[in-house]
Amino acid sequence: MDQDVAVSDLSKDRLRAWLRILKVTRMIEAELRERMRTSWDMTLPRFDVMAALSRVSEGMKMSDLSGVLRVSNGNVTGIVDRLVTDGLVERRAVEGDRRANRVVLTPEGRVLFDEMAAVHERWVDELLSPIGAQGLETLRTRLGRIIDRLEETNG
Amino acid sequence: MDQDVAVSDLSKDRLRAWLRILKVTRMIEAELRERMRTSWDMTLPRFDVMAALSRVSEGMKMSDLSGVLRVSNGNVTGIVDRLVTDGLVERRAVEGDRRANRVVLTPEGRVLFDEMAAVHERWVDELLSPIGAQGLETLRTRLGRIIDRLEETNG
DNA sequence: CATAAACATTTTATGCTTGAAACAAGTGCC
DNA sequence: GGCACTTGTTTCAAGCATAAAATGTTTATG
Repeated sequence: MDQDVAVSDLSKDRLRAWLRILKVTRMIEAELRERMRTSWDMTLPRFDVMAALSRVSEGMKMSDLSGVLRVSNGNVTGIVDRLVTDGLVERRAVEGDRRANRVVLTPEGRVLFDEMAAVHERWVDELLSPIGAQGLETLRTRLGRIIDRLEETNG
Repeated sequence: MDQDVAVSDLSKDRLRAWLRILKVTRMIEAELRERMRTSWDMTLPRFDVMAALSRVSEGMKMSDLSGVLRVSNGNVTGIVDRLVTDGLVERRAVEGDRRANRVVLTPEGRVLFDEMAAVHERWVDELLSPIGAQGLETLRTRLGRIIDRLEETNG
C-alpha cells in the first residue's frame, strides 16, 4: 500500500514537473517573441530557420531544415517563402537532383542574423539568470536523459 | 580577462540550456499531441481548456481562461467555439453582467475529460520516467526560480 | 446624469503548424 | 527499359496563435 501511494505520488510529481516545464517554455518564448517583434519585426520560426542556416555555409535542403527544426515539411515551405520575400534567404538549385534545393542565407540575411543572434543570446542569459553554472549542469543532464529516451524510442 | 571568459561561457551555457528545454518541450508536446489525436481526436489546446475548467465547478470567464492558460483572448474564443460545437463545454450567462459568460464543462465534457486526464497523466509519467523523485525536486525549484523572476518582472 | 474610462468578449488580418494528398524526380531491380 | 519504391518538395484544409481594432457593457467621476 505504501508502495502504491509512492508510485501514485511520483506520477503526480511528474505531471506537475511537466506543467512547469511547459509554463517556463511558454513564458520565455512569449518574452523572446515580443522582443524579436518590436526590435526587428522578426518571428521566432524565421529566426530559428536562419539560425539553422547560419551554421552551414553551403546551406541546407528543405527536408534537412524540417528535420533539424522538428517541424513539418509544409511548414518550412511557408517560412522559407517569407524569408525569400524579405531577401534574407535564397533557394539554390542542387546540381544533379532537380527535386531538391539548397536554402542559404543571403549576405543581408547573414548580417541581420549575426546582429540578432548576439542580442538573442544576451536576452536568454538574462531570462535564465536565476540559474547558475551548477543548476545549468544538472538541468542539462536531466533533460538530456529525457531526450535520449525519446529519441531512441521514436528514432 | 578570466572573468570575461567565464561570463561569456555561462551565457553560452544558458543558451544551450534554453535550446534543450525547447527541444524537450517540443518532443513531448509532439508525442502527446499525436496520442491525443489518435486516441480521441482531441487537440492539446482543447484539452488544456477542459483541464482548466475541470478544476472549478462554477466554470470560468473567457478572460480568466486566457489568463490561466496564458494565451490571447481571441484565441480562447475560437477554441471554446469548437468545444461548444462538440458539446463538451457550454457558455452560460453571468447574472448581473451581460458582457461576460461563464464557460462550464457539460456532463459529456466532464466524462470525457476524466477519462483523458487519467491516461494523459500516465503518458506524462512514462515520458518523464528517466527523472526520479530527486531530479523532479531540483527541476521544480530551478524552473520555479525562473518563473518567479519572470512573473515579478512582467506582472 | 452625462460621459469618460475600464472591462469582457469577438472580429479581423496575418502567420505558424499539422497531417494528408499531390506531384515530380531519382533509385533499384527484374 | 519498364515499373515499383523512395525521396524532396509543395499544396491544401483545418486549427492554433498573436496583435490590434471593434462592439457592447459596466463603473467611476465630475
